[in-house]
Amino acid sequence: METRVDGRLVRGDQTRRAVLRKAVDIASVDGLEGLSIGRLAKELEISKSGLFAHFGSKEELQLATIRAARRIYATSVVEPAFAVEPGLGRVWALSESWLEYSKRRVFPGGCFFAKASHEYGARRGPVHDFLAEVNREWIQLVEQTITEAVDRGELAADPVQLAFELNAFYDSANMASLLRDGDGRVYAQARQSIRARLEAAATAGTALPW
Amino acid sequence: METRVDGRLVRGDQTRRAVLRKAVDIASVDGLEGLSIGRLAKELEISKSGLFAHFGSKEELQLATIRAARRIYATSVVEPAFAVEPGLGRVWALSESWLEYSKRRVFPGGCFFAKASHEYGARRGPVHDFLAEVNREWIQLVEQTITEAVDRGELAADPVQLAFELNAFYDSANMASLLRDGDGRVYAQARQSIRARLEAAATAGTALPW
DNA sequence: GAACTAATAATACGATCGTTCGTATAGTTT
DNA sequence: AAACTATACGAACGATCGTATTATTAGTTC
Repeated sequence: METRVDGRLVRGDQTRRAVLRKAVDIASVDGLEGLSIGRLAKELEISKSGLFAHFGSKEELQLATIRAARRIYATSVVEPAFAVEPGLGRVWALSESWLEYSKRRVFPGGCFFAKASHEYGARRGPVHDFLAEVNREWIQLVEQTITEAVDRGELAADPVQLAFELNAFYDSANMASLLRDGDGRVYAQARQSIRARLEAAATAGTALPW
Repeated sequence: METRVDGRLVRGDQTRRAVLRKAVDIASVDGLEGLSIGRLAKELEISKSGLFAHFGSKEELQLATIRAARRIYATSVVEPAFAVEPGLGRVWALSESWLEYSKRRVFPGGCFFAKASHEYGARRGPVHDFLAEVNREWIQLVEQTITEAVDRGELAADPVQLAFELNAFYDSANMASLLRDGDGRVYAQARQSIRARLEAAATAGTALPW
């Protein structure tokens, strides 16, 4: 089966990809508002109008940037954890991959979503709504991961409550690291809080994954 | 002793105060970058150049805005807690006043410092540095408050670690509430996490303040 | 009341913002 | 080769940005 590819569409896709790769980096540092079309075009050495044509509006560019960031987030945070068996081990793996995702600066400005969510948290419109949806998605994933550990009898805790707490540790480590100019010690601190919390919730006889 | 007041300086101070009161509100929603001089002047119905003359540069306006926000933060978060005796009671009071500060939207965009710190976390310059300093100040205050409870034998915990965790709960509740359009339930959730954490760290026989 | 000072205003500058329009180029289809 | 389509470009739009210069007004001091 021969797959015909339209060279024009391929070229467009490549441009689009290059734009979004740069866009998530800029936005993670300067925000989705600071992400200006002119600057983006200049850094990529393409025309402002050509870039604009790909999205039609700044808001669409912002939404596309969030989608691109979500893909990167999925591969660098979720996927590594899901390679581990469900249960406490996966809860721990998820925590580890999150901290590594922030510490390694997958986005140069730290967690893209922490940044964007704060930027648009108090505003209305499609960007806020989309970020809220992504956040719901993420929290639900953490809760689900915890629930699996509870169902296996490895953890005794309210998944909603525990998910809130773990997520709080993630975000707080991220922000503290940014404010302290990339100080890595806060990640060790967060890791210890997470471990202590999970250890307290682990049922007797459960093998601890660290 | 007669105190001579210069009516011109009084007028200037009043303007300055009015500007900063509006500035913190705008910045808490649209950020310190979104806080534009033209918009600020328009909303206050004064001239752009007259407003500008008060600060000399946008960066100075931003720094002044942060200082103004810190004063508001001190009176609405720190002072109520410091009315309570040092010890576990004060730790709890601090947590309560923080959650109320966020929930009541003392700043319309939620916690001013969570917002600004994320905005400038990954940038360099005086604004970042000042926000980092304010954050250090705050964390140290939480640690000190916890240390007092430990010294009184009411709490058994590492103050640095526990301060990190409580602060994480504060910020996380704030952000979740913003993303969920002011949903107040997240504060009850945070309160429960805080109470559970403090209860676990409280020494036997200590009267619990809730 | 004249001289002086501090706060406010009017106007304009160059830069950049998001967006629109007309056109040129690259690639496909007939 | 002609007709068509998708992508990219150049130039310009009106609006707004931060900032500088110059003038006006309100209040003090002599």
